[in-house]
Amino acid sequence: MSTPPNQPSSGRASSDDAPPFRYTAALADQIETRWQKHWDAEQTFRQPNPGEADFEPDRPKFYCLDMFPYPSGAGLHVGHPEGYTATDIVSRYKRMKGCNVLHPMGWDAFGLPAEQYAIQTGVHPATTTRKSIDTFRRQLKRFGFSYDWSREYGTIDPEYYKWTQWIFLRLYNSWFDPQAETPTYPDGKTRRGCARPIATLIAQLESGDLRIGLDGEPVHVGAAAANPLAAVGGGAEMEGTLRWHELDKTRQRAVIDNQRLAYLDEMTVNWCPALGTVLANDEVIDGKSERGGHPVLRKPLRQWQFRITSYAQRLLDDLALIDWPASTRTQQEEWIGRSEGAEIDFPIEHAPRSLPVLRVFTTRPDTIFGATYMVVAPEHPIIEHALTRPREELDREALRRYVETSRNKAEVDRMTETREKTGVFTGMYCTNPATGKQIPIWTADYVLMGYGTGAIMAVPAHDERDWAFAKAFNLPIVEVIRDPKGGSVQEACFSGDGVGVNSANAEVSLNGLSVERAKAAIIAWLEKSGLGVKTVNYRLRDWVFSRQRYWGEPIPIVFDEQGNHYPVGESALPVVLPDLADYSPVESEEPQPLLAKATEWVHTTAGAAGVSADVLAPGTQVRRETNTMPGSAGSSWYFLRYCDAKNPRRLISREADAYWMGGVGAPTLGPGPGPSATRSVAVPRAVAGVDLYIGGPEHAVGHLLYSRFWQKALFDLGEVCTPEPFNTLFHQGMITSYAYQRADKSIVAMDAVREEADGRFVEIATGQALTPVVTKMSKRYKNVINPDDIIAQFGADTFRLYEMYMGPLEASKPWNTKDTIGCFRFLQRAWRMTVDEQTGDLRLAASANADVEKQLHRTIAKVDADIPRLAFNTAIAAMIEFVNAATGAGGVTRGQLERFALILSPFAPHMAEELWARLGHAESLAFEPFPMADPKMLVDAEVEIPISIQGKVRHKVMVPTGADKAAIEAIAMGDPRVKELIAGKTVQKVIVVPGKMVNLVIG
RNA sequence: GCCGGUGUGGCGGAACUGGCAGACGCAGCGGAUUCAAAAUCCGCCGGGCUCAACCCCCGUGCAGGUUCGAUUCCUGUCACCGGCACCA
Repeated sequence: MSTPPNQPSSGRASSDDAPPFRYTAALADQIETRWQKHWDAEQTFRQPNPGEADFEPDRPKFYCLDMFPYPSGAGLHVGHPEGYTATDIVSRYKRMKGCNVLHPMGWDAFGLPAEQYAIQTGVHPATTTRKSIDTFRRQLKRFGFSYDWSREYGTIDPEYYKWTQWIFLRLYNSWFDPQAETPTYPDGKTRRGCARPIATLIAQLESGDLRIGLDGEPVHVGAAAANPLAAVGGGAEMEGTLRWHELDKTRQRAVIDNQRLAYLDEMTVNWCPALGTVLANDEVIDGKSERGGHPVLRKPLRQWQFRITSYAQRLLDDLALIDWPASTRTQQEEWIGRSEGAEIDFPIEHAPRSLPVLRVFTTRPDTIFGATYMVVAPEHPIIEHALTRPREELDREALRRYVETSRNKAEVDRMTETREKTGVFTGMYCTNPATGKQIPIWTADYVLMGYGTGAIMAVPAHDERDWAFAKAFNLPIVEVIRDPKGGSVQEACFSGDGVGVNSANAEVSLNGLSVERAKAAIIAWLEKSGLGVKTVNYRLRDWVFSRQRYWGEPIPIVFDEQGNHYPVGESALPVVLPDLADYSPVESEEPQPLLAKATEWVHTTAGAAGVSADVLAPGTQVRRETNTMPGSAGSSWYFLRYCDAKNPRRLISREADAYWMGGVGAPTLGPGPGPSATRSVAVPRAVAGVDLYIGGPEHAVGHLLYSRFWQKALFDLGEVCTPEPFNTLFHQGMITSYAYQRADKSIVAMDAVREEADGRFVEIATGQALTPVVTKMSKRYKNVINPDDIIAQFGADTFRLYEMYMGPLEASKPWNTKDTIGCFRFLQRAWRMTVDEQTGDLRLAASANADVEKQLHRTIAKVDADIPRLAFNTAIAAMIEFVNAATGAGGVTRGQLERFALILSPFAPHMAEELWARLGHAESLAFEPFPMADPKMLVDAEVEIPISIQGKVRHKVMVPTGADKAAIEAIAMGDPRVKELIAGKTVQKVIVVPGKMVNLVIG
């Protein structure tokens, strides 16, 4: 049993000569810290798991999650508590509604800033990170958030990243079988295309169900006949394929490694030898590092990647199952970038044996008769061939130079340059299979190796980019789609819908067909002739997972002397990140991960590294993988670990997963039309997962896509029970701030600004007039608000109320400290209404005022309706109105204060607990039932409705509640003022909306 | 350029499915209380007309449209914010 906290000692809490029990910042601080200690000591918000003694199985579950923070040295900013307060309100509300609430917090703690700090100072990143975590934890506790701190962990804890590494190994040991069925989704159906253990791939290859295609990909024996391209260049049906036993060990290994969901492949990176680090594209400016201006080289690097592209279709389809903001869904759809079209082979003249055809992807196969040249990316393999087989008409030097520069600037600078088309002729030709004509092959950097096949058929008449290119290099433009408006393709390209012209050969004609019908016709012909197939292409690329950093999870892989890779055995996990003597980067022409400095750790034996003896003899000399995982590794599954944070045997127990992540039918956020279109409308609950996930919209693709991918892979492999991690997602808006500009646009710090009586802003030092502008909070604009300062000034309850009262949760809103006083005054008035400021005793009305009682019911109903739709600003406004009205009417009774304290508690929990305790309750109110509004108290006997004439309000009348149309019309038409207004006019029509309004249409 | 979002008093915002525009808060103005101030309490607070009130007129970025009726729906347009970057 808990005891109510001590009464404040008289006088100490008051400032100046204020009464001793006035709700001042000092008293707020005293109340708040006392309750925070109480909650900590009593473990009020510890949520037991199924199987624990005090678990209550009859309650429904609610998993309410924040995006966990990266603990930076700077501490919390005011943006963090916005989303955290919102989830805290919902969590507290759901507890009062009888739910078991999982509301956890932890730390996304691997990352670059700590590493860079270590490079500068030599302090171990763990030291700085642990210190930042302590600061964050202390700050978060000061807000009174009802987290279950017993589940706290950081992604840097070896007990946590052990499982991050374990997931890596699970994906490493799996492949994506396009033929396999998934486990059953919560909707009772399965999906085709599923991750399976790599052993199933080997088994199918050994049995002969799968053979190896020309490109090294496994081919289904049944599928090969249906895929004409599989046989291209090889003659008859299965002749291009090989049986498993026809391959030597090395080739077998290559085939397998090439199918793993985690695989090694070469990627071009921006390596800066001087900084000894790989740079992101936006850290490179004009081929120089943003930091220091050192030269940057583009180097191929073997990096681990995840085969997220295998999941493209399911990631797209399953968006329909989840309750997410439409804008986020759209962003993911566009990121995945599905497009339908065809792959078509253009035979190459004087082709090398290894490359008989130039394969292109196009979304407009219907324009093939207008393809007058080809363009390949500068990285395309055919370039090598073109360079080694010089032809007289080829300017080899120009080609070599062009390819060199394009490769080096790739992506980084392409976008900063003008869109002028550049390119070079390769000296090679191929045949347009539709026209039979010979057409030239060019290379240009507007074709990207990473999309489609890295080659296009150029149809200048009907594609903007091809048109501009053709104009620049004087290539022929042939119209094959007639513009209904009659424009000429020589003047401008036409990419709209029209009918086919000039599009026929001996076997097929597209003339006269619409674009849609022409596509179908040409694809049918291509497939019949073995020249092409209908395909779907995705923009999504695989997820590069290697970082050449120190402060990340080690990748649990070793290499033998031949460079083959082997997994560390699960029993040897975690592979603990070794300490380094110094963190300065390795200056080198060749990319060197920082971890390579831990030489003793790197060079070991298979046995010592924990590689299973079945895989590699224990005495074998091996070299550990020295790349580490990216920051997004730990955050891609952290929501699972909260469910069972200390489990040493599994990443999450089956029971905890089934309860917190499964549990279809558990209450999610209630229905209820939101005030804005971005607010999710309740959809039928199609998948389980987190019931409410709140975080910033900047994670719309990265984190939220990677998490979905891992969840699906783990689901396919039977490790977790649901295919989508987050059922309901919500993005809070950014909290901006005012910055003050001088006439010359320079910025004046916030505290050097004075507001004049007339509302103008001036610089205190000079009296110069300033213009306020709303911007992101940043040091640069000198407008950062520190939450600690606000709490010191008003207390955490006021801070929480103010951030929720500023406006809709999803909107970006400017912080205005002077507005916080309004929320502070509200709490002060509520306190003064019920607590004697001199004695601290409760001061309650003996009997209930009927109007106050009625308004209390309405306030309860409003708050009860607004919390589930996350409309906290209007809920708070209703509570303010209640306190104002009750104060004016002589206060509230004990029963009324109890209910008011309960509805206030999700928003301002400290004051609510304090009032509750003063009412004589020994237990926290956190698990009290949320008060119920009596529906009878929500309606009046009479309502006032407006009477408008021609749509303009002219008068108002009282009508009985529930009166029907005829009765209302009679009251309206009988009203003397209405008679006066319509005197001498004919009423043509009377529109009555019962309970709402009357409109008279007069002639 | 493309995609997404937002435009309502001096400021933050409210208005649920088309039905009284401006709830609530800040700032401001007036009054009560006070020796005075702070705090508190009460009242006013979009613009025009008016000594004032009533009445009336205008008003949700701008221009049109649909409707008995539009902040809400449609078309066009402007401004600001965020994201993407030649995706065949």
